[in-house]
Amino acid sequence: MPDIRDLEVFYWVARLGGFRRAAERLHTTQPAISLRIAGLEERLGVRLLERGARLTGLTPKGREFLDYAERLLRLHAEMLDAIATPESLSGIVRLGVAETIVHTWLARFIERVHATHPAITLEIEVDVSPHLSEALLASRLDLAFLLGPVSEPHMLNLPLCSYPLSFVAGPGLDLGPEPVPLHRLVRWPVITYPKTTLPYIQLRQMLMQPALAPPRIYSSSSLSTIVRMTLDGIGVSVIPAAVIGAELARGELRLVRTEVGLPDLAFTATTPLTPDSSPAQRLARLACALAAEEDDKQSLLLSI
Amino acid sequence: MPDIRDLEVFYWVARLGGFRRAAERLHTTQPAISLRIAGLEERLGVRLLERGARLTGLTPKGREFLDYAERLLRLHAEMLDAIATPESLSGIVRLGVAETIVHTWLARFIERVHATHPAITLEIEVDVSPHLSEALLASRLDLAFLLGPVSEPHMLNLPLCSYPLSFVAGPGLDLGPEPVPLHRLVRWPVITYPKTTLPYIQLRQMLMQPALAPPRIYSSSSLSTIVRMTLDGIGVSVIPAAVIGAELARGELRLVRTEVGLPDLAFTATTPLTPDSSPAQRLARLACALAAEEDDKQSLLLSI
DNA sequence: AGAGGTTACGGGCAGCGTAAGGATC
DNA sequence: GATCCTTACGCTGCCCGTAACCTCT
Repeated sequence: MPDIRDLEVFYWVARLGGFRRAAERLHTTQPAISLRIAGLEERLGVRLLERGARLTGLTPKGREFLDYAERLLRLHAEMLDAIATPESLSGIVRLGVAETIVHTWLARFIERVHATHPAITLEIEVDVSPHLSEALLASRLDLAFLLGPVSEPHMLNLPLCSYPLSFVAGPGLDLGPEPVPLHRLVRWPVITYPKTTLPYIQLRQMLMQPALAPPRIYSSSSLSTIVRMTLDGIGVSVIPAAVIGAELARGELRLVRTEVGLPDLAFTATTPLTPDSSPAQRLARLACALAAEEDDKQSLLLSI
Repeated sequence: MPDIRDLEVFYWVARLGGFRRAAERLHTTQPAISLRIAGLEERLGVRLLERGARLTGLTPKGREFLDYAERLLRLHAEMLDAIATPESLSGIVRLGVAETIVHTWLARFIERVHATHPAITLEIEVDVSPHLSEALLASRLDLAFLLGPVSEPHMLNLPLCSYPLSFVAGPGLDLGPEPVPLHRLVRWPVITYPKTTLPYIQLRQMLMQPALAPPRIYSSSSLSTIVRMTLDGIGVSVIPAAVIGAELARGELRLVRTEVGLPDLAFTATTPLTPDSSPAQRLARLACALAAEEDDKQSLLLSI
């Protein structure tokens, strides 16, 4: 009598094409997967996986079974979502977070998760969005808050929040009268996110104009470091104002009006669209709600 | 993480309205059911069953859950049916059989079941059709071969086989020239199935005519006994010729042509239409196939 | 040699059956 | 008191993780 767990295991083995990867995805060991598949095949009296020293594919019955497994898992997940109480949702969610979010509302998110889903364990990994995207695709993450949608067939992208990028200067920096024109701006190094990220690329595109002096763009994967460098007067940084609320309030940093604008940083909560009941979907929705609240809070503060 | 077994247990508790009955249906004990339901409710964090010392009904969530459970079980059963090899089908099937079938092809059916589904255990109960029907409705049987369809919402009735009823006489009985008219026939006791059965009722209706002498109808729930009584010249019996092949061949009994006819005995394989994967459905289909074969065999013999 | 899957073994835990304990009619 | 469900307890058996082994590239 194959149970839900068998279906889950089989699904991930089939989808990821290997016992090892499936084991990783399901937070277990490879022998456990091996035994489960063996047991499943024995109980059904049917070979589901084509193998020859390596796993090569599914048998015809295996493909048919995969279809059923997917439908069953989907229905099962739907059921849990409809019936189960939030507190009873359990599991480990591997969450990847872009650093910007860490400096805005991640703490409140974690708190909220613990409050409403005490049985869920978060494994948080902070990294730059391209790495997060990669990790999502490789199934090493269940959920990520990162820049822009990950445009892949079975990825669910929920819009999360959007922060305008600002030019920020420390107290010792004299940029002259505002708005600061581009040619004056590039006299200073510009400090921002790492080379592989969207802001860096967009910024570089904007500054790489023949008429201008070649820009010096410094980057760090650590937002805190960018802030530190800005405070030390090393240059002008390009980051969302949202992450330096405290420094702005204390007057240690200031926003610099310029003649140019950069697109906003749009974050999404992105999670693989799986047929099994990953709590990730729930958390994604929760994050959306929370981000919306935060947004309201900001608007309120600004409107006062 | 509720598994298939939980759904099965919950389904039967809900449907039969009690832990005790569900335990019986699922071949287990009542505490096992109790614990399983408790665990399920705890994991979901939701009360599913309304109880107050006695089980009174389902909560709203329970009703919703029942709907999901039914859909999941149905899909699961469909999957097993599509994927699993016949040999891997296992379980205990409580089979009720009308005696007529015992005397025709039951032995071959049992043999066939053991050959194609060695993991299935049969629990066979021979009784008259009305009792079998009752037992089916009370979920004390998983499958029955009996007279006529059981017309109930979730009963699956598959036509099985049909035997003409014959008047049968022993060697010592002189009925005069054939075809024997009714008024001559009723001089002898007529021996047939018990009072609650269809043949008895139909026979009685036919013989209870004002113009005729009041009929003497003897009955026995044991076909063998009816045959014995017929051999002993106690009277004319009304049974299917199919069950006395041997006696006819040896000339110990003979069919009596009469001026009247009785409807055929039509048997069905009847099984409750459950969403879970009872092997009963499979066996019902198997029985159908076998009965058809037997029918062919008979036709062949007669045509020679 | 390294990656991927299978087999072997020991420990933990879930689920079952037996048996005793309420609660309600 | 009868019926039905719950709780307690000891046991079995399954499943997992560690580790060693096999087999191809």
